[in-house]
Amino acid sequence: MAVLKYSRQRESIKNYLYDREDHPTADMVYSSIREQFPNISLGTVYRNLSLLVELGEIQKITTEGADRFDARVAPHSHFVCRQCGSVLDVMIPLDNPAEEVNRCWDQGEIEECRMNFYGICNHCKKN
Amino acid sequence: MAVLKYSRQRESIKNYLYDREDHPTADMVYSSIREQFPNISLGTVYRNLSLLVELGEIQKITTEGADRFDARVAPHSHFVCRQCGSVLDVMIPLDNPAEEVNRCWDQGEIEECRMNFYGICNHCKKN
DNA sequence: TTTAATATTGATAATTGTTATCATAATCAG
DNA sequence: CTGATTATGATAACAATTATCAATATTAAA
Repeated sequence: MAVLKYSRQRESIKNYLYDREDHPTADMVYSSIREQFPNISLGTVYRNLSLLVELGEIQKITTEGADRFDARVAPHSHFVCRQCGSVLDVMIPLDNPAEEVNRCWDQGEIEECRMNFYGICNHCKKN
Repeated sequence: MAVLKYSRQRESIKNYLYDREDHPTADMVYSSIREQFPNISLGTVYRNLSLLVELGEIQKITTEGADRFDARVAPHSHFVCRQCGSVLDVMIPLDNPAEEVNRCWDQGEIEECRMNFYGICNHCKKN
């Protein structure tokens, strides 16, 4: 896979993610893309998602259950609902403790800090 | 499963975790406990680990790959090596932004913040 | 100490999420 | 166009985890 070639499927997956505020799983992407490409394979979706992650065009969010994908690459945090598992963006600017911790931490080199907030989302709190 | 009954296997799993500084996966727990209980089943390990998590006696750490288990329940952060996947405790006290974010955040109620630091551990940096 | 109720186990099957394989189709430089 | 190579769809394989269930262990009460 030396040279990257265009593919309509990959383009569609990318566009789908860019239009989304939520953080769909591979399976959710698959279901939606299938409306446009009825024959697309789930493997193709997984393949392109990890390719896009490698290219830095999207990011993968690992939580309980299936991985989720986020086209917003700029650093931000996530809120995970403990009830329904939905993941929401936390766009509030928070200072990144990575550099600070790097000063007192001697067991490795920290490159990035990821914060996850856990709780109950408004929708679940109602029920 | 209304009333909890004692089990030697569960006790052993718990003790094993309490003695550990690292954060073994279910499979690593299984391999070790098998020295004491050669007939223990992997299902029993999984069952007891999730039970202990429910009881709040241990915590589950979800990262890439298999989940890991940590007997240290007091709040602290983790460092994840992007090369070898090992997980280390970051015991440096950091202020928890959960309450602060709760004030400006209106899409749910935040109960907890978990910070993960990603980078390369000393062992991998050498190679 | 026995008994009866029920929680736990070990063995194993089933599920879920993801990756690998491979023949065919699409892309694209020359 | 054509040839070289990448991407696809179909499907098998895989890894992590959960579910099922008959047999066993635990425990409260007789």
